[in-house]
Amino acid sequence: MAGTNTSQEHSYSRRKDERPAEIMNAALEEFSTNGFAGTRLQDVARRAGICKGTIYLYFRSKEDLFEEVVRDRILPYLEQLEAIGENVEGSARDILRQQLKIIYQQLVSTDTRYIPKLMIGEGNRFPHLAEFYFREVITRMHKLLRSVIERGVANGEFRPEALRWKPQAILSPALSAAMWRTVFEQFDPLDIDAFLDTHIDLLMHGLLNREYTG
Amino acid sequence: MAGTNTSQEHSYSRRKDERPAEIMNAALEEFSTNGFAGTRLQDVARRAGICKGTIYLYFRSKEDLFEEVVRDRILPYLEQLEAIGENVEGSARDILRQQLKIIYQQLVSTDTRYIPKLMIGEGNRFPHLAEFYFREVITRMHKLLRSVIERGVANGEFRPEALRWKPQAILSPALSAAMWRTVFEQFDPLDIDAFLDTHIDLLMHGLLNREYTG
Amino acid sequence: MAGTNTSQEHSYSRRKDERPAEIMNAALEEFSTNGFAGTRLQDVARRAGICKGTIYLYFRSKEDLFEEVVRDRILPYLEQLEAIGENVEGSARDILRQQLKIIYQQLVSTDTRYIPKLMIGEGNRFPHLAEFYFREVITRMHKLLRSVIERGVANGEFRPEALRWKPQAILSPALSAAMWRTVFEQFDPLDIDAFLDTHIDLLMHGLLNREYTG
Amino acid sequence: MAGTNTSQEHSYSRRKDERPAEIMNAALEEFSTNGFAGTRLQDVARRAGICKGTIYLYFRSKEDLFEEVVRDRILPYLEQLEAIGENVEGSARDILRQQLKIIYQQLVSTDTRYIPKLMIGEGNRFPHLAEFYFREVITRMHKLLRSVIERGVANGEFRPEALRWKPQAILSPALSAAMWRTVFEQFDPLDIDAFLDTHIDLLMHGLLNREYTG
DNA sequence: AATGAATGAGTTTTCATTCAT
DNA sequence: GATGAATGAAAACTCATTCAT
Repeated sequence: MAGTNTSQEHSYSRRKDERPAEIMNAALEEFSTNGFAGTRLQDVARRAGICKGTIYLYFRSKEDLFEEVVRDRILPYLEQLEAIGENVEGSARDILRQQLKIIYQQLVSTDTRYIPKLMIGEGNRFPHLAEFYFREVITRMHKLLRSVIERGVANGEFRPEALRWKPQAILSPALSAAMWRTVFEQFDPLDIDAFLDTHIDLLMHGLLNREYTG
Repeated sequence: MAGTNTSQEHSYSRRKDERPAEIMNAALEEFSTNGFAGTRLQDVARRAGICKGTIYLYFRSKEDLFEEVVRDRILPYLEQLEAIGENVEGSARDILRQQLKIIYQQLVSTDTRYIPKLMIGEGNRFPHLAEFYFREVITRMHKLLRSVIERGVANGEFRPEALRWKPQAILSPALSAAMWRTVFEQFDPLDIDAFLDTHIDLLMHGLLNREYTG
Repeated sequence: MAGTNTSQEHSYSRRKDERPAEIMNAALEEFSTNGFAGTRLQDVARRAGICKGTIYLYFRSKEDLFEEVVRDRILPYLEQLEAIGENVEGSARDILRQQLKIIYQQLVSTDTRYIPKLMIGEGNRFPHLAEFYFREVITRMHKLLRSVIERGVANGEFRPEALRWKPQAILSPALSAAMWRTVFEQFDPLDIDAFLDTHIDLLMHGLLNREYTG
Repeated sequence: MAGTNTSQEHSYSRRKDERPAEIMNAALEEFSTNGFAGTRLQDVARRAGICKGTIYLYFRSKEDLFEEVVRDRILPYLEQLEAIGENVEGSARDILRQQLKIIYQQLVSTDTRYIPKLMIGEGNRFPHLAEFYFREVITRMHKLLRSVIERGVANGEFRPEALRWKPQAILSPALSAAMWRTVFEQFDPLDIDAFLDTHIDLLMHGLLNREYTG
C-alpha cells in the first residue's frame, strides 16, 4: 500500500513536471506552422489540452514561451553531438559520418528541424534569442566540426584546404534538408537516407572525376 | 495640346507604373524583418512614402501583396540564370562556377535573399505560393543544375555518381549563406567571396586527400 | 491531556478568529492604494500571509470582502465618538474640541482614513454600502454634532445661526485632512496638530476681526 | 456657393477638432462613476458615439486618456479663479465671497467636481498626475487664498491668526460639498446655496457668540 | 487617384473563483 | 481548514480594411 501510494504520488508529480514540456511541444507545432505572430495562444492551449490562462502559470508571455521552446529543444541535441565528438575513437571520416547521421536522424527527421526554421523566420524579432542561438548553438557546432577536420588534416585523411573552409558550407545540406521538409515536403517528399548519401559523397569526394585529364 | 497632354500622361503614367514597385520594395523590407503577420501595412505605406489606403489601389489584400512581392522578385533572377545555362560555351566547371557567382551576387548579396527566407518562414501559410515557388523556382533551378552536371559527366569532367545527387545538396551552401546574412550577420559578418570559394572548392574536390592511402 | 488539548484548541481557535481580521487589514491596505477594481485578491492574500483560496473560506466574494472591511472599520470608531458625546459633562466648546481631537487621532491619523477615501472612490459601485454608510455613519455623526451645537446655542455659547448650518461644513476640515494624507502627503506632509488648531480656531472664531469697524 | 463651401469645411474641421473633447467628456462620466480600473473603454466609446478603436487615434492608452481628462478639465477653471483674484477691487470679504461663489458654481455644481473625486480615488496609482495636481492646482489655489487673506489682514478686516491657518481647512467645505454630491446626493440632495451660506457664515464669524460672556 | 479617420474583429493577458488534493 | 493549479470570462489594445472627402 505504501508502494501504491508512492507510485501515485510519483505519477502525480510527474504530470505536474511535464506540464511546461507539454505546452512547449504544442507551442513548437503551432509556431513552426504559423510563425510567432501568426500563432494564437488559444490554439497552443487547445493542442496541449489545457486552457488559455494555464500557459501563463508557466510562461510569462508569448515571447517568453517562444524563447523557451527554442532553448529547450536545441540544447540536448547539441550535447549529444558533442559527446560523440569527444568519445569516438576512429578515423575522422567515421566520426564525421557518425555526426552527420545523428544530425539527420535527430534534427532533420524530428520536429527539431523547426528550430532552425524558426530562427530563420523569427530571428530578427528576437535579437536576444538570435544571439543566444549564435553563441550556444552555431558556435558550438562549428567548433565541433573544426575539431574533426583538424584531426583529419593532421592524420592526412583530409585536404589541408579544408581548414580554411567556412563551416556553414560543410553543414549546409543538412539545413537545406531540414528546410525542405518544412516547406516543400508535400510537393516532393525528401528521402533522408538518399540525401545523407549525397551529403557524404559530396563532402568526401566532390564533383570532379580523378581520372579526368581533359 | 495633344503633345502636352501626352507628355503629362506619360510622366504621370510613369509614376503610376512605378507605384506598385515602390510598394513591393517597401513591403519586402518589412516582411523580411517582421514576417507576414508581424508586418503592418501602415509601416509599408510609410516606407513607400504613401498612405495606408493607397496600397489597396494596387493590391487586393495583405496576402495578395505578399504573394506579388515573392513572385515579382524571384522570376527575373531565374531567367538570368537560365540564360547563362543556355548561352555559355565552355567546360561544365566554368558554367557551374559562373552560375554560382551569379547566385551569390544576385541572390545572397541583394535583398533578394529575403525571398527564400520568406518562403521558409511563411510558406506553410501560403500553400498556393509555396506550390508556385516549388514549381516555378525550385524545379527550374534543379533542372538547370541537372543540365550542367549531365554535361560534365558526359564529357568526363564530373563523377557519374553526381547524377544521383540531390540538387538541393549542391546548392545548399548558397542557401546557408543567404540565411546567415539574414539572421546572424550582425554577430559574425559573412565574407561572400570566401564563402563562394569554399562552396566551389568543396563542390569540386571534396574533403578527401587524394594522395592519402592510409 | 485535556489541558493540552484545550490549550491547543484555544490557541487554534484564537488564530481562527483572527484570520478574518488579518484578511481585512490586508485588504484595507490594498483597496486603499489600488481601489476596488485595481486590487488583486492574490495581493491581499500575500499581504495576509495566506493563500488565495483561503479568503473564500471567510468571505463570499471580493465585493463582500470590500463591504465587510468598510463596515468593520468604521463602526467601532463611531461608537467611541458617541460615548464621548453622551458621557462628558462640560461646555459645548470642550465637548466639540474633545470630539474633534478623537476624530483627528482615530480617523485622520490611522488607516481608518482610508474608509472615507474608499467611500468617495467606490461608493457609486456599492450603492448598498453607500446607503449603509450614509445611514449608519454620516447620519449618526451629524446627529452627534447637532446635539453639541444645540447644547451650545441653548446655553448661549454658540451663535443661533449655527443651528441652520450644514453639518458637513463643520466637519469638512477633518475630511480634507484625511484625504490630503491619502493623496498628497508625499508632496507636502500635513502637520495634524497644526491642522486641528486651524480647524478649531476657524470653527470657533471665524475670519473676521471683532475690533474691525471699517 | 463659396460661402457654403467654406461653411461646410468649417463645420467639418470643427467636428474633427471636437473629437478629443467628446471622448474626454464621455471618459469623465465613466471614470467618475466607475473609477479608472472599473471603466471599460468600450463604454467610453459607446457614450461618445464612436467605436473602441477610435479612442486610440487620439489617446495613447487608457492611462493617457485619464490624465488628459484631469488636466483638461481643471486648468481652465483655475485660470478663471486667478483672474478674479487679480481683477476685482473691493474688500477682502467680497473677493473671497466671489471666489467661493465661483467655486460652488463651477466646481461643485458641474461635473468638474469629479476631478477632485478622481484625484482622491486614483491619485495613488497616478503619482505623476498627483504631482501635477498638487503643483498646478492645489498650490495655485492656496496661493490665491493666501493672497486674499493677507489683503484682509493688512487692512484690518481679518484676524491676523488666519495667516497661520492651513488653506486646506478654509476651502474644505467646498470639497465636502463636491464629494457629497458625488456619493450621497441620491440619499440626501445637497442645497448648494444653503451650503455656500454655511461656508461663508462659518468662515467669517465662526461658532462663538460674541455677546457670550459665560 | 490619394488620403487618413473610422471601424470592429481578433489577440494577448489578467484575475476572480473553483475544487481536487 | 488550507492550498494553489486550473479555468475562462472580460478587457486593453492592434490593425487590415473601408469609404467619405
